[in-house]
Amino acid sequence: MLINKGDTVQELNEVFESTARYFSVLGEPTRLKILHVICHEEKCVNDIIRATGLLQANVSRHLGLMYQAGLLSKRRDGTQIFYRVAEPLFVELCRSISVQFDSRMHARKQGDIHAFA
Amino acid sequence: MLINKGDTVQELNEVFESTARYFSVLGEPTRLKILHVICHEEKCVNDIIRATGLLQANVSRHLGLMYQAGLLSKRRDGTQIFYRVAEPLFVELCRSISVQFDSRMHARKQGDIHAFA
DNA sequence: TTTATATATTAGCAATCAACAATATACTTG
DNA sequence: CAAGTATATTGTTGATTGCTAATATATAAA
Repeated sequence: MLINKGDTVQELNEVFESTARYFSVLGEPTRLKILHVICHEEKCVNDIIRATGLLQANVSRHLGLMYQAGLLSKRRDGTQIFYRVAEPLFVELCRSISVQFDSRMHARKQGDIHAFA
Repeated sequence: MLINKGDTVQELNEVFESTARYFSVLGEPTRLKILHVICHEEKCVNDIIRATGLLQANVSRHLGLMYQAGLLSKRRDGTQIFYRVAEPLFVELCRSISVQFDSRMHARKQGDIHAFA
């Protein structure tokens, strides 16, 4: 709990708000599923739709949300738009937690699930 | 996207669900505020109420939620119940993201805010 | 056992959000 | 420009959840 002298309570609250917003983005299974698909290479929306089996509107909305949050970047090529992870840190966080979950819940199983490895 | 052979789609979905649940717990400013208070030393509920200015019912509910999620552990001493962080990993994640936020948003300022440092 | 303090739980309300369906926009090709 | 494909947006609905107030439980002390 090391707070610098210049920090006001309000600034601290802003940090909590912003940090929570980032975690919230990662707090939906559907978005993790999408992240899982594009965590190593960029994909166009249609690829993601096929890989996940989600409805187009949902994929588009979740991609837009993660893009606005700064997790993803995008690039247009013709009619297709390719998304990729802009902040590897977040994939790293996913990996940390999912690995933690694996080791807790599936400690006895032979192979762990590496969703973001 | 390294998936072991034994992994089924359902197992993967369970990982997404569980991981998202963890992130969701961290995805509320109020809970981060509480975590901030107890991230270095255990505190009783009343301490947390005073430190945060939150209503007692909310503090109790958020503590219970984080406890059930496995983030916190608790210990009774008389009428008081002391909570502490059970999984330092999660505080580490909070630190990672809040530091990242600081460096992005307050890059020009002299002192950063270290909410979980 | 009665009273006081500490903590937990419940009920009601308002706000948020994901899913779905339908529609709109953007780019490409003919 | 018209038609087709890729992606985005909007409106609606149902479910979830945080907040508040009120009530309940648990422990300690008298």
